[in-house]
Amino acid sequence: MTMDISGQLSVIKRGIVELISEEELSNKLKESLKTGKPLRIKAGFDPTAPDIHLGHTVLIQKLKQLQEIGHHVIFLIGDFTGMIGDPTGKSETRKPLTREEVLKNAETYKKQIFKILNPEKTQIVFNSEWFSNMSVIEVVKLGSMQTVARMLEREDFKKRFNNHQDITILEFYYPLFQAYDSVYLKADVELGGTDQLFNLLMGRTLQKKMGQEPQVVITMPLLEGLDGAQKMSKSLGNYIGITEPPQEIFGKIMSVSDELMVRYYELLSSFSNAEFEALKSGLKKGAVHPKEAKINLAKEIVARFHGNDAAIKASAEFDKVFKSKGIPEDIEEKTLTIPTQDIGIIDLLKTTALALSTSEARRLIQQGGVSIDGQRVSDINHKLVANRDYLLQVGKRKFAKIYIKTKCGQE
RNA sequence: GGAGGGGUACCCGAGUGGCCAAAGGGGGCAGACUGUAAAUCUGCUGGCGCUGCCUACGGAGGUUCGAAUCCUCCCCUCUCCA
Repeated sequence: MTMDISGQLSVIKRGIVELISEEELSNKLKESLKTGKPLRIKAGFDPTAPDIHLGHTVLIQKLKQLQEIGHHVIFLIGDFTGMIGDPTGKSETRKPLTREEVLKNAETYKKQIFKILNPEKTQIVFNSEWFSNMSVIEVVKLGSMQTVARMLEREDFKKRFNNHQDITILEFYYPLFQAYDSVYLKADVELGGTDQLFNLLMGRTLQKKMGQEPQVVITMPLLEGLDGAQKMSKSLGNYIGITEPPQEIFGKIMSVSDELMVRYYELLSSFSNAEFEALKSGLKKGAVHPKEAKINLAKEIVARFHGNDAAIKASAEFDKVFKSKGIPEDIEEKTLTIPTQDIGIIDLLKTTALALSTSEARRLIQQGGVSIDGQRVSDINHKLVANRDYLLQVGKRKFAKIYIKTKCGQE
């Protein structure tokens, strides 16, 4: 750890939303420099979603930067808090995860985050370690640490309260549990998304009440999901997982609106501030083609998780399928055995899962979304004879090569 | 404990006896166009043996020729009072 304080501060501050407070951070850095003890950087993650997506990587990338300047990263997996229920919105009780599931998810996490973080310098902890042995009295005492009025200051709670939506006591406990994590871990800094601000601040409050120096709070911008409106999350289905196949990541980035692309550049690309500004003004002036910019972004991100070759290949495939309306290289191939000499197109779509129901298959055909060997099918009673293969396309993106075999006597 | 409001399809939300498989919006899907799985426009969006049938409006019963709509009980939730 040789970087001076102002150098560290500028690394830390880049791209963040809020820092509470810079003065405290600078003092902590000073102290750390003096004693040679790295700062303890905490960030918490939900154990039920081990599929890390690009939204998470905004935060993880910041952790990496902190790690690179010599600090100690504590990657907290909220297995206990995640086990007892879901704090966001509808009171849908979560199935408790078994020990095995938690460990399995943790492994998945490790595999994924270590594409970014340095495993040598990362400590992974589970909060069940301290919560599962907590006594009722301690839990109740935790509840005495904060008032309902303070709790209702949280935007989400306030809104739901005013809209006459339910809020359970359990949800009130969440911020307290999370705050206690910081106490237990003696966190110097906690990172979270902007939506976590309240919980992060609760950590400070609780630390103070329990006689610790309060943690510094850093919030990172929330990455909007593919819809461009809501934050990227698995439950909303608007995410890009970092373990998804290259073609999928590439395609999803290409499907993002031009407007959202700029945002993705801001939060995900390795562009420096200057490069980013140049891109923005280039787009505005028409000097940069949005499609080209999007391709470059998609390539960069695919390369980050799958390597350069995969990125180049994904890009070529994309052009082939969507620009020249060709067919992709790796099409799923299936053999279908049927008892008769031929099969109706609807049945075929259903058995190959290209359509989920008869009605959907009908609709697709009626809307002109189905083609066989490049020929659009318009008859819902169209039959395909056995003992040859067919190239099926449904919509723009779904392809399958099907060999139909008959079990029936004469060949 | 008392009084009142509310629970409608993936989501939001209209509908208060037949014209309701249920307005409208969002999302999703398909088509056209294009610079892409951008934007825009159009259509579709419960299931099935598909000009018809079955299932569906918190749950269970009931009234009626006919119920998302009326009645009874129950469950959930919000507000006000205590």
